Amino acid sequence: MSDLLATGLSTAVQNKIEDLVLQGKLQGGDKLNEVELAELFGTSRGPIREACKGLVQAGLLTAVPNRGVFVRKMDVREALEVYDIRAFLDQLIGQLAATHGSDEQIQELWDIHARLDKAVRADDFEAYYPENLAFHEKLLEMTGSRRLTTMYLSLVKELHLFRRKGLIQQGSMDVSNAEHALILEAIAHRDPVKAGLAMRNHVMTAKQRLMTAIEVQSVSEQIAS
Amino acid sequence: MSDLLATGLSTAVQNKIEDLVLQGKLQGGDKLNEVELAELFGTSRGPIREACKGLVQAGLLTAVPNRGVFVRKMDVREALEVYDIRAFLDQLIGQLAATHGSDEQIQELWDIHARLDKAVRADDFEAYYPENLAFHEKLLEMTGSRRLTTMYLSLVKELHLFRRKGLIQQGSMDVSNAEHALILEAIAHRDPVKAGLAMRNHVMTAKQRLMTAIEVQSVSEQIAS
DNA sequence: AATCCATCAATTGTTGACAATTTACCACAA
DNA sequence: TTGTGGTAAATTGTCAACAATTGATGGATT
Repeated sequence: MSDLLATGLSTAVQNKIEDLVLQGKLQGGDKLNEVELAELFGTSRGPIREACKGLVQAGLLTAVPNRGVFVRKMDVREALEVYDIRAFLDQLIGQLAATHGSDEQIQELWDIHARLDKAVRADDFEAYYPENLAFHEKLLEMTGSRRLTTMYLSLVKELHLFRRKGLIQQGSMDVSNAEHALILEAIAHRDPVKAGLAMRNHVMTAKQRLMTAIEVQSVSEQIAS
Repeated sequence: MSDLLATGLSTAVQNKIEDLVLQGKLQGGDKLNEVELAELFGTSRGPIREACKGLVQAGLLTAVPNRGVFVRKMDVREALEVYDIRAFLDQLIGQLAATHGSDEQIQELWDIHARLDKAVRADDFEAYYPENLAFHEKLLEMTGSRRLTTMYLSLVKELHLFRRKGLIQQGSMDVSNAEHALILEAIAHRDPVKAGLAMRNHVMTAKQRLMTAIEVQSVSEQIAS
């Protein structure tokens, strides 16, 4: 347990369980057994229950009285709902980043963008993925709003619940990074409105990709039946 | 305990403690004693700890390892930060309400607005306050987005942490309800953009009122010293 | 008087045990 | 075969006791 002393045992356990959910090792609808988890982490049930309570509040688990806690099931409708909110928050993030970001931070964005571009040309998704995360985390940092950051990250985590089999979309890196360029230019020009719209557009196209992917999957399932 | 069977003991306790915080009976920085709360609610410390874990995750309490949990202290900077996010979310709420709200719901908004207007003319804040809540809750309902609703309510709860002594602003009911009228008209005309901007403006003026109130308080404190 | 240090009380962290409820299993009857 | 009831196992909910840490008290020393 990494942060045992820093935040206590129950929080460490909470992060561990969260990882299990986010990595998909615990999938939507799965039941969490308290004694199983307890002996897995080498603790008693007390801290496990506290950890679960936190994850329920975070929206990653759902609790049913006298029956236990389950990994939250997210259907298509909810996922799109969350995407809409996320798109809107991203717009705000773009605006704030363009307003409050320092010149150094903007330079760091350019650096990340260069590495992203390199990954695109090499068609290397493994390299693209972490840099893409870094790009968006840097933008969050530039907003200067701690509350906005936690709220946004919470939404992103929730969206991980919607990772269905066969819906991993690792194409369209080129389009994605072209959008990054538009965002970056707007921020560099200190144009909050433009930056916000570019951010919003960036998420909405991702949502569109997801929707068509779902459509394709749904159709192919229909053919199979 | 009202919802004991529905959601379990720890959740009931969590709501009780949340009420204590929201009503200001527990103020920012106050320490929560587990045994005290346990005998207050007639339970053992287990459910108390679980409840606190949930409230920490919700952002109403902060936990310090080996020292306990405290009511979260929110400074001016954080409060304004939250106001900005809330204003933005309200814009989204306005857009969605104008798009997805039913004609019946719009009629209910008119009804609430009429009662608000009556309270304004009678200068009756006690009557205005609950109807104002109802107005905004109806708008939330009209969005059709459960996630947006919980997220928004969570922010509103957080803002309660910033209730300082002498900052209760119960004036400006007339301006506030005039803004309600603008929102309502835009929604009735099914104009999402206009409705969103009216909502955003509604919160921003509230933020402005808060800022000037803080300024006044700060100045008067300086005089007193 | 101020500072340090030892000791003890108070509080949090964790655990194992017990109660209550749900789930699984199996015999039995229709 | 299907459905039903009942009993036992498994699991969650709650509690009280113990361990570990922190905070307070009071005297000794400078």
